[in-house]
Amino acid sequence: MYDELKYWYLRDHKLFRTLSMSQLKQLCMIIGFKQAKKGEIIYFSDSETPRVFLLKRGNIKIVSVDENGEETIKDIIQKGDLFGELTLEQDKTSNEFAMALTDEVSICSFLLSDFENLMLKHPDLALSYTKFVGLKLKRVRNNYTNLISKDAKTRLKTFLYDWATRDAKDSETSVAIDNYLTQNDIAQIICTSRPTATKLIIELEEEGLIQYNRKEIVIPNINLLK
Amino acid sequence: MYDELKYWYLRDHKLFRTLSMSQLKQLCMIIGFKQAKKGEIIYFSDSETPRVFLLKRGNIKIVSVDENGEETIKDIIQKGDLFGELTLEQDKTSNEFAMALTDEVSICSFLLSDFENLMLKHPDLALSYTKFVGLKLKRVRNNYTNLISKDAKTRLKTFLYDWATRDAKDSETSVAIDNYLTQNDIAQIICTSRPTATKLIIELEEEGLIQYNRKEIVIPNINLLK
DNA sequence: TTCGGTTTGTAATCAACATTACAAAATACA
DNA sequence: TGTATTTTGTAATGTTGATTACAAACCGAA
Repeated sequence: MYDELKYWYLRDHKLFRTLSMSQLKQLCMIIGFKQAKKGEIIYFSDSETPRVFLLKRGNIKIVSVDENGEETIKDIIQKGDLFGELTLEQDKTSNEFAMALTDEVSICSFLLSDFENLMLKHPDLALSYTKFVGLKLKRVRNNYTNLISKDAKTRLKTFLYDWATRDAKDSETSVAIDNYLTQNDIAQIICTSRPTATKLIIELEEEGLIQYNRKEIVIPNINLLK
Repeated sequence: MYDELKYWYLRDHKLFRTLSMSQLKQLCMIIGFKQAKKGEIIYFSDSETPRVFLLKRGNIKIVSVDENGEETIKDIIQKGDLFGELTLEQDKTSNEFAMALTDEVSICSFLLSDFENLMLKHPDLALSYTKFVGLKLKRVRNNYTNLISKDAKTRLKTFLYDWATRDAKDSETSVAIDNYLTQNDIAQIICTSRPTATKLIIELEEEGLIQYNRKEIVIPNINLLK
């Protein structure tokens, strides 16, 4: 793979905007690259070499497996998002993996240690990265608050709203989302059971807030969801 | 307040260990300082000058207020912990404040902008700080997972276990925690109602796992809580 | 030491949602 | 094209814990 292409993937990521061309080339040397298809498992948290990944194309889910083998979705990663050992410390206790939700998933990665060294050389990158992790923190806290104080239906609406505003091309009130999730996925994300999720989705359809099918979700007026 | 004393407060914080004496003195110039008593409100998130705080003594709680005026405890801050605008971005939407839980609370603070500049000059500080925020992220994620998959009693036990191991002086199996929380506080932390929290505390007492009163909580064998 | 506010103990009722189970529909695939 | 597998729809039952309400205990301050 040409260096040219490699650093192109980073070039248009906001996190790396502060780096100059030459600095970017330096990062390119430590980059890895990988392609995957729907259903494929991309990474395990217990890998020997801790990495940070950047999703360039497609969508993936981060699934965590507990002692009893129960799986919960921890995160949905969209194009342009980072995942992996974001906290810069390998966590031996957590057991999670990433799975491609769409075909044509492409990711690149760098070793944790290399990334750390780069940040030591470029404090502004470190600062940007901290803000990025801070944003993640804010999001998780937000989910946490929702889980405490909102019922399942509100959580579903909030989730759909967030999904629509994040995934959609433009910022119109009417949005069609490319639906790469099953109702089971959605149930896990909003922390409810699958039958409840199904019931609620049908309710939202009856209320005219969404048109749902396996391929796409049409939201006539995004503002009605919030 | 003497500079001497001021940087002493930072000197023994792990985050600032990487800084040299002269660098510490530099940070001292931007430090603020404040004392408070139990029940006092220390900071609001909507302050004009965003700050990062360091709790040197005592305990405080971070309370978030939602649209309906409902209060939820977001965090319990212990001695040596940082709080405030940890994400390095001021969040206008969140409405939260910090309240002293014990007498003799003392905190110091620095302006967000000054802290950022310092990190730009000292990349190793920036890296340490990033890891610190990462740790916060890990904790919140952990709470989230508990809330999803464990029942209220398990959450109470886990909370007591964490509290004991974090607050206790030594690492013995038998621990007496200085109880600066009401049952209402505890209820909010483990995300349940106050009556339920009371019921569960009594249950744990009957099971001999804890001895509870308003002053202290005695845990004969900490390992039985997990 | 007495009074008022706060914290804790307890019980009755109720709601949201989990669980389980199974059928129908859609999709993958051989 | 037919069959297996996954996903979705639906209903019956059960359970955790919220809510409400009130009394008892405790604590701080006058």
